[in-house]
Amino acid sequence: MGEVIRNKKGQTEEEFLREYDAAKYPSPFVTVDNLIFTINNKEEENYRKLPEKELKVLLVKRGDFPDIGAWALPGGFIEMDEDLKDAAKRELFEESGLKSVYLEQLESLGRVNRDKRHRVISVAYMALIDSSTLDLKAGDDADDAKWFSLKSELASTNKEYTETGYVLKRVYKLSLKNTSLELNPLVQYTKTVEGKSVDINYEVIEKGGMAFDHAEVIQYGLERLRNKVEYTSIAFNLMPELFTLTELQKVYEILLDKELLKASFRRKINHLVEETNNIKKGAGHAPAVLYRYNPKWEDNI
Amino acid sequence: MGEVIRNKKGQTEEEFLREYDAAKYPSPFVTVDNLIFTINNKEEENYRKLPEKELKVLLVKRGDFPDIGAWALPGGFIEMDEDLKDAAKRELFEESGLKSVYLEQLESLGRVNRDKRHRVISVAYMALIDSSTLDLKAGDDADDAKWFSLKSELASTNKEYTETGYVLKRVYKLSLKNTSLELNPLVQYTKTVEGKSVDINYEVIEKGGMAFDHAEVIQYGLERLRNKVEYTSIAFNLMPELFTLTELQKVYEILLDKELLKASFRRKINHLVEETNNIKKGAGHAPAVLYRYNPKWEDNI
DNA sequence: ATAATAGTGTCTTTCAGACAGTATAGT
DNA sequence: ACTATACTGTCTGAAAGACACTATTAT
Repeated sequence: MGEVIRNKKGQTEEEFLREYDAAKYPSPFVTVDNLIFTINNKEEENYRKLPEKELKVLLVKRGDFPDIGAWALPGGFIEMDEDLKDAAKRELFEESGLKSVYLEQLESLGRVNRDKRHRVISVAYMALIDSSTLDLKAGDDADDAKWFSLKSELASTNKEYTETGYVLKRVYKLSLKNTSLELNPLVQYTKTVEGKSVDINYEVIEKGGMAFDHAEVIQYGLERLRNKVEYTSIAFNLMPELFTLTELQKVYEILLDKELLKASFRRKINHLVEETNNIKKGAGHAPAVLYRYNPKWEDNI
Repeated sequence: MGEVIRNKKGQTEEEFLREYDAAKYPSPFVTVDNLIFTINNKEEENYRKLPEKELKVLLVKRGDFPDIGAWALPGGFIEMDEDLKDAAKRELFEESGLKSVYLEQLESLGRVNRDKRHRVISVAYMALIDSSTLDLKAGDDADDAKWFSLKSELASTNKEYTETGYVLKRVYKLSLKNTSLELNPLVQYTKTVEGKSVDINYEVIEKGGMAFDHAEVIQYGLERLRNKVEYTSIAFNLMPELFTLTELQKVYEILLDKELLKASFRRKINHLVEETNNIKKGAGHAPAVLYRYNPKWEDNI
């Protein structure tokens, strides 16, 4: 088929591309930002008690304008010759030194004035890492990158009925704590139902020491993580290679923010794990069998 | 607090922004693309039988390079002064004439060479519309925008175990049919599990008449829609104001791609709907009560 | 009368919730 | 011995699956 395809201007593809001048059009910057979660143990004074766990997020302190001094999700501009996901991986590696972790795209943020420098579209990724693979203290020493414990609580709810639907607003107060400081951004979730139209929107209404609209990403990611815990095996990405079932349960409890019954929890996750020959001893009480994640359960074909 | 904050170069924010030259940095283009779903009735010859339903997607024929002549999701470049979601709404309105529909961000695509002209990041949105609000034939007349019925079937599956995990590949064959043509792209889903790392990837391995990587968006969006049908009330966005429970069930069946039992379906969705005084008659069999969506059930505070 | 759907009743099965009870270490 | 956890057994209740049955209409 020696026939050459031409467009309406009579150009071949080669001619078209040669004449295409990308510089003519203004374009936004694109960044990737990583929401990095991990779960680690709090210190425990009572030798018998199991340590409590807490959810942590990695933040970096901005060293320049805009939002100088505020805390942001680690991230940066994408390179022109690197895939979007590779950019997220690169940034993740630069911050945490880790290469093979769970990484999932969350959402893209694109409000016009979210960055004072220029129009910036930010693609947010969520990473889950097992705290046993990294030294949390390392982040603590550095001046600019720290792990913060994360809690989100509902601060207010308001629902107003309109003629054809309603407007629901929820305000979440985030609490990000470090040894020396606490950030308390407020994020508002708005759901507008008007007849057949449903609009869902997250918006930072008080930055509380956080940069840009990153508090919104944290709240959104936290909700996504919570949802996925219930119907996927995502939580295992936060676990070490070997773990006891009680440790696993505590991780679920932190994520779901509620207590679970031991017997039914074990029944439910039974098919996701496999017993090992190892046993965890020396805790001042009965020893526990160590399990590992069983990837064979899923994707059966 | 008359104190002025300065960065390491001694600049104030004002000075910093004045000196910031966005033109110095190369940057990608950003587009939005809409995956627009609707469900409509097929013609039925037997006056007694209920019409079958089918899932449809709106595609436009590309009139210029690259991929001239191929079918693409409707979309376009974002304006520099419009929010990302507003861009999606604008494009949606330009194509369908509809303003208030369900619109949800799906994912952002950012492979380096996905567009021959320039580096392009595309933010995909999924829109759900009720086919009774639009004239499907209108799209049929126009040369460049048409509704295609959509089916996706698993064409092959392959799972290979490695030392520390496995690689799972599934190939989906999409079937997009119009009165006069059929597109059959192949999309490959790859899940790579290596120890603690899980990587999920969608990739178009045969474009089959579709432009860019848009077949990937269709497969991804379809899976998202299917998932959400099971645990949200998203399906009502595809329904008209009034509907019978059997019609609703057929929509669920199309989306979930399996038959449901009438009695248990009705029990399950009972709290999502409210009965009206209207009745659907004239169908050659017993009349049916018309229901409407009951938004009050959810978000109870 | 008939074909096709509308709508309900109920038995079975499955699974989560609840809670008690036994076992086992380290100090 | 005591405390805190490990782990299992079993009752209960809620909800999904399965299926049968009656009612209703336009032709």
